[in-house]
Amino acid sequence: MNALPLTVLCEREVVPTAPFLFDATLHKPDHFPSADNAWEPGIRWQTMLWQGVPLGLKFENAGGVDAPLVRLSIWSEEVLGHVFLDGLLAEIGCRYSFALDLADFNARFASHPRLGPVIDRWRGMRPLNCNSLYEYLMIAIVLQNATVRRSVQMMQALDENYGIPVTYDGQALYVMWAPEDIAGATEQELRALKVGYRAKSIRRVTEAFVSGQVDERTLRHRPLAEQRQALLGLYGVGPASAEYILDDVFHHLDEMVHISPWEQRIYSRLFFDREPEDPAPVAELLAYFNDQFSPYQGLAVHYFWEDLFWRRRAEPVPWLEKLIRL
DNA sequence: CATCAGGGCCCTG
DNA sequence: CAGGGCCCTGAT
Repeated sequence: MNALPLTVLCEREVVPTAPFLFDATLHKPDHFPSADNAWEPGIRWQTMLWQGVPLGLKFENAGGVDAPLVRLSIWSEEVLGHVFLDGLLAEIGCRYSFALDLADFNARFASHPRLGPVIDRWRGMRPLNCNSLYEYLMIAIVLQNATVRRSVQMMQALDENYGIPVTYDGQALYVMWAPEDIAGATEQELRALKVGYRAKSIRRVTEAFVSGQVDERTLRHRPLAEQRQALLGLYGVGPASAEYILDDVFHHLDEMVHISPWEQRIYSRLFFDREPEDPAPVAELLAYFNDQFSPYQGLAVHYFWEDLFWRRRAEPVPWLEKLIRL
């Protein structure tokens, strides 16, 4: 399929709240690689579909932790209007948590025996979700009950069949599809892409968006309990996917009520030095997180998690390799 | 070659 | 509320 060249460039500067750590925020080594983004130190490329318009984004680090500045380049097919750009920049600011104030978190835990040193290493890091709620749901579905490699394959197949291939700034990436783009796909067509029984979830979640049953903008301003209920009401979305979405999409930094078995084994080793064959009970882990890190359980765990996966990038972490199924 | 479990979830009893 | 089944794939 011919890629769509995005040739119109618009440049902006974004000033995140300090402290802001560019690379640890704009790249998450624990996320599976997908064709909608690319990264090298100081630069993240990310495609985006906003109001039906395919875009190529490039974020460049142009500042420091305490005087942050991000140069944002936006490529598109046609010139973008001011109203569109204002809305886009607001959405990007929200998704990338550029306005998140970490002062309280840092002050509370600077002296914490376990979290303090981690914050020292990653001061200014924040969680990242570049995707819409719908896109994140698709990612969550391909994650379920699959090894990383298989998740990558499924997402690649979906991108190639329903996404928009684009080129900009020397990158060849895909823009993820919108619900409408895939609404006509039959379960059989999806199964041909080897997504297995997830075909049904993809169809039913897509239908929930096309029909307007779920609306991200509305849901964003609802209370956590209602968001959770709306997510769990979607076919194919259970507690694990809901947890990720409440943390990452809806930015609940204190949300931490579910730990899946593979994460349980990793946390058990990390926090209690327990072997994978004999992990700490989930209730015990949750009690520990609540006791130690409230009201930032989700954010605190993110710091530990990223610390671990960045360490793994730098050098093998033997016990971890067995616990992450590639 | 067969068997199995995987970065869950739904459905049944 | 515990447990079987589900698509497919790589590991054993």
